[in-house]
Amino acid sequence: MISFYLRAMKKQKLILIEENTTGTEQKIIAAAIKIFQAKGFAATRTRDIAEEAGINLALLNYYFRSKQKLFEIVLLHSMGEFMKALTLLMNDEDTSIEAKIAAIVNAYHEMLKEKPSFPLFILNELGHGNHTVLLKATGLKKIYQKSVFALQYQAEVDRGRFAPRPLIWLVTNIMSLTIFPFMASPLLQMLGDLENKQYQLFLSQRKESVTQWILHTLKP
Amino acid sequence: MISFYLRAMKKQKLILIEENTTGTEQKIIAAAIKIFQAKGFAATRTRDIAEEAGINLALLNYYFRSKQKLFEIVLLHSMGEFMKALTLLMNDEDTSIEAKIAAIVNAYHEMLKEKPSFPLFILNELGHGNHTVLLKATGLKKIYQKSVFALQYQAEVDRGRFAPRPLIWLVTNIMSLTIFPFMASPLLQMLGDLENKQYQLFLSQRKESVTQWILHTLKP
DNA sequence: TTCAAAATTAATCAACTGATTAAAATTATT
DNA sequence: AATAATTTTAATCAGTTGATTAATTTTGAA
Repeated sequence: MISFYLRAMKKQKLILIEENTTGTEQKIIAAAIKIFQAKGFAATRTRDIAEEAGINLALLNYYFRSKQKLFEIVLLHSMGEFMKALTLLMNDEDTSIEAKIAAIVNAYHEMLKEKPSFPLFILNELGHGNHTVLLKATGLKKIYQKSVFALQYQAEVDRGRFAPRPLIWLVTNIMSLTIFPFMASPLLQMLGDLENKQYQLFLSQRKESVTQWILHTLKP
Repeated sequence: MISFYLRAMKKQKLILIEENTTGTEQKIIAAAIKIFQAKGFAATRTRDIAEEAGINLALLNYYFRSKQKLFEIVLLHSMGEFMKALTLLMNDEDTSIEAKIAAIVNAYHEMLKEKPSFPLFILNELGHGNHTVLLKATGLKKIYQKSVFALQYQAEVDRGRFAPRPLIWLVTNIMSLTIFPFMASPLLQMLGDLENKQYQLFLSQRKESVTQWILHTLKP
């Protein structure tokens, strides 16, 4: 099988992996996701990834040519997985926008319980390196602007049930109220004098209220 | 003048700088704040700090012994400055809790306009390295738990005007709604198709609503 | 002024790290 | 089986980076 690097060169652009990859490539990617997300780009050593994947360091460069290239694949992969669930929810034709908001809050909560360090990883790398290009590549913007969710929102605004504000107001509040408490858990745990278990419980209980609070921000 | 490093050794613990430091020390600290906050600990090179401060690299180690030590001083210093304003606001005897919330939202907003990368810097380093110890050293917990703000909150809860929930619920919402939009600006700007200027305007307009939304979350 | 302490610099070290190379092992193709 | 292609490894390189050293300049006290 032709190596990932060569395949990528042929097609002249990076491609999503998933299928068509050897076990070794996947092992490296899995290890890279784990370590990059935990430590960030700068603090990650390729040797750590190699060790985590149980392979020789040179193999990493053989498949991915450089740390940077591997990182970009990890970033794209992470973003893709992250958006898959959201895209589905936002384009459900059969649910009201209120139900969608509740579903999105819930989906974020479940995802963040599994990968609490994910948003910090994304925002950090987005702020430092200029990976913004990559974000555009994921088509995130169109997915959200052309979604059923966006159309339903505009319909409610036109009907006067929601305050006449751009969709970004709502998106900002959803993300703020759901994502931040996970990102700031070290700080908030200390302030609230809560152990991990207790903090998880707090977040769970809070989740029930969050959707209501968000809906309230929509009132005219 | 005896060097900072020696002074620190004598007192057996890190001390706040501000006064009693030479111009060189302050130049180094100022440069360190700038670069550490922009790039994070791992991605920062001591040479960058030295250049930014306009001094020889060896001077950095002469005054602060190591990159790690310098970083801890920067972290403490940053947190201290960050809390000073908040502490004052939270302990004002003459204002209602509603007014305090509005003032805090406003203070965060002004601070984050100046230093948008600050929260990402703090949360990132808090998540990675185990600087949590440092946070405790700042006395952040006590400042917030024993504040007039906390007492007023409890009084309103006792009176039944606020829902009977721990203070951390309120603090989480204040921070989420005010801080996150600054942290996630690259992402949100792209989603909302907003230039820097437009995004700043959005945040300003939004600020007016945030306090109201927070107050609503308090209702029983 | 004198001289010891403190501040500053140039040069350099040693460890780390991303990447490469050349050889060996494995797999696939004929 | 033969051999060409692919995968994997050990060894190593070259650049970076935090830190140190030894010498020089500046400062401050007597």
